[in-house]
Amino acid sequence: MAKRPTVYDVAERAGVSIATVSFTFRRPDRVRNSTREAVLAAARALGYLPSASARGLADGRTGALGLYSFDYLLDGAHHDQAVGVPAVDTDAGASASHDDPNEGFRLFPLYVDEVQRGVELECWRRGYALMIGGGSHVSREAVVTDVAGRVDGLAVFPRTVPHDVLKHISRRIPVVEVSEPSDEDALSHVTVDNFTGMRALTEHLVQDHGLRDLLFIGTSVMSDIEARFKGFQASLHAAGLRVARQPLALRGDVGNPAAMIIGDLVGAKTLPEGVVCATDQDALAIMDALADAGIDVPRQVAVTGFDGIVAGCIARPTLTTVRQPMEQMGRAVVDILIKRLAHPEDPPLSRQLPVQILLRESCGCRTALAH
Amino acid sequence: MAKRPTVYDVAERAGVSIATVSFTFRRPDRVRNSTREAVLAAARALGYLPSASARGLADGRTGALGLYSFDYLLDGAHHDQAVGVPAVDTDAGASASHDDPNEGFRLFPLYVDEVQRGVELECWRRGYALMIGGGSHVSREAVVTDVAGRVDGLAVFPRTVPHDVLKHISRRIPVVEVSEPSDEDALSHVTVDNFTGMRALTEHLVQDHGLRDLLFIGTSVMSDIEARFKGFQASLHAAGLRVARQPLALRGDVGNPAAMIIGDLVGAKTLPEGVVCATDQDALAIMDALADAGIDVPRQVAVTGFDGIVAGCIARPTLTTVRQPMEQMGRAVVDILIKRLAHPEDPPLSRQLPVQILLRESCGCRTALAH
DNA sequence: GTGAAAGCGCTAACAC
DNA sequence: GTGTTAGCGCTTTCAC
Repeated sequence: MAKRPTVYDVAERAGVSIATVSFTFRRPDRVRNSTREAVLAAARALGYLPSASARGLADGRTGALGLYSFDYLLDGAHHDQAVGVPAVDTDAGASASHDDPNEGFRLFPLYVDEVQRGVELECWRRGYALMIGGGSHVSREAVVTDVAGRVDGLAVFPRTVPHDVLKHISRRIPVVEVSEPSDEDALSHVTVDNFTGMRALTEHLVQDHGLRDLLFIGTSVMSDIEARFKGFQASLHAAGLRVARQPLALRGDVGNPAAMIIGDLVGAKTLPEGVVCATDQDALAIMDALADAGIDVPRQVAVTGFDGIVAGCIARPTLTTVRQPMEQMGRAVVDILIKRLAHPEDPPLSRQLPVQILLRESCGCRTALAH
Repeated sequence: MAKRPTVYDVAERAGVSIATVSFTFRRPDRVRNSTREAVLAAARALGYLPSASARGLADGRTGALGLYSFDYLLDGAHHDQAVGVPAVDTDAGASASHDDPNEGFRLFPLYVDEVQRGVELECWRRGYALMIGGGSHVSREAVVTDVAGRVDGLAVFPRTVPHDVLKHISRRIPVVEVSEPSDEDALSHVTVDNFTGMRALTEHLVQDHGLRDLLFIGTSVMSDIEARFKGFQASLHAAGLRVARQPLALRGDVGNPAAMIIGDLVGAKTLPEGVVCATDQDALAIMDALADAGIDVPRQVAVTGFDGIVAGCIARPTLTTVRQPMEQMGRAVVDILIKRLAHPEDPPLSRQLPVQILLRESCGCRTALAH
């Protein structure tokens, strides 16, 4: 690759000044037709490609937004090998001719995937490019800082970036976090009404199914999960029922945390009437563990999730859950970022989107149909 | 957002020169410990965020790779509402509390999604950020050029970018196309052995199932699809059988192209013994149409696909197909890009990955199991 | 180990 | 309509 041609080369070849070259690309109407043609021809002949770095440096904006994602699979969280999907044959048939590494294979889009998709679509619609940074644990901070340096605004998932780093970044560019506003973090947020969603779901179990002995199971200590627990709690308190809660260990800590929990409950003969999980992935893992233990869902135990990922409607029984409008959330993230870009001095913006209760088989609402 | 602090501000505050600030971040070992501490402290205090634009301009590389993707849903191609998945309830249960726009909702990852995932993972692993450009038809060219200007190397899906634009871009940065090398396009390519894969699959239908009357159905005119057709053809020729082919109209042209084809075949009583489709998405659409027409797959007609997307193993009957190692392909794309970055003067690199024949229910290999 | 200075390629006043 | 010019923030020799 020879030296990349620059505006200077193009200008020289077209017999104009560099300003005219610049105008040709950025304000074509300010340039006489014939001049423009000449410039474009020269650019074509030379193989000129405008440098985004130079432009970004010159005009102070990059025209890109950033998303700091991360890989659940590499990241200690659960993944969909753990989901309660009926024996899906990813494996080869009789005459499989080659190995299928299947490494990191993600059968269904997870929460992050669907949000990311919304971010992508909205970025493109609004004329922004999207820079996606990610990777595993190692030097998270360096990576996210790097991404932040390349973009006009940054979206992050909760608990993926140390809070002080986020604070640091948000001093220079707008940052929006896809989570319930935690404390006074002065960040913009996009989230759903976790509390109300979970309260409504729990009420359904209590009022419509007459369940009285419910257990909340959840992995992490994010504000969203906390809000869901509070919703669960509120509902049970209102009904005068006992609130039980059990943490779910992170993958990697032990062999199969869901199985251990279920094993313990069965062993102690303290299996609740219903297990209310903080996320769909937790719920699917629990359903798997229950199936392994020979316990029927929903007849012996009802199970519910939260998120509304695809795997939940593929699982058998299908998973009753609270659906977050993930793609819309991704779009809202971009919308906020762009709004804040236009008014940098305004206070952070937050948006809460509605959820939708999906009553399916795992709570006993629909009978499982053979199909 | 106040003026972003620069190396100058940090240098001043730390009482050093801008060179030292730069070294502190890029070659920490060249800086005395105490100096480094002072610089970092100043940076922290100021909220300093290095500008990737400036760095990119100064050292001639961006540290990012680009992927030009595009949205099938918006783009005239088929999507998964057309897939033969057994009544999956995305819809709300009894007490749905809100609307679910579900706009653009993608139930399963498609071919592009899985390749993209591989690209993402490998980029991160290798320390590159990933710039994803995309969007619909409008000004495809401008968008891809824009993305190209921001990155050190670019990956594109076939037929998404006009060939001359690609050629133009590839004069300046390495470009790899995720497809069979078309002609002498002097681009790098990552692909699979479409010909052999399809020939093997067709042979299976002919030899193991004794089918003699096979119809090839496929949408577009990409080199990959052509290679698949040739494989189909070769296999039938070898067996002395007649080769039949039928194009599948693009979504949007007519109501439901698959249904029309099937309708015609049924009407003319010329339904073949097997339909060999160019892609899984085509195959799933055909299976849907067959189901609607009351035709049993595989008993009355065998159907096969190509790609190995997830939807194919969720569909009933499950889809016999040729699986491309999509994630690996994405990784290979990045690998090639990085190799070419290291040796810009080398000729384009191409890599062909193996496929895997997946014999499932739709060709009659496994009996459909109720589950 | 640290500093001075020369660009990197482009944009946007401002002059003509 | 077009040209001149002064930066944008950083990297990187090359001196010291």
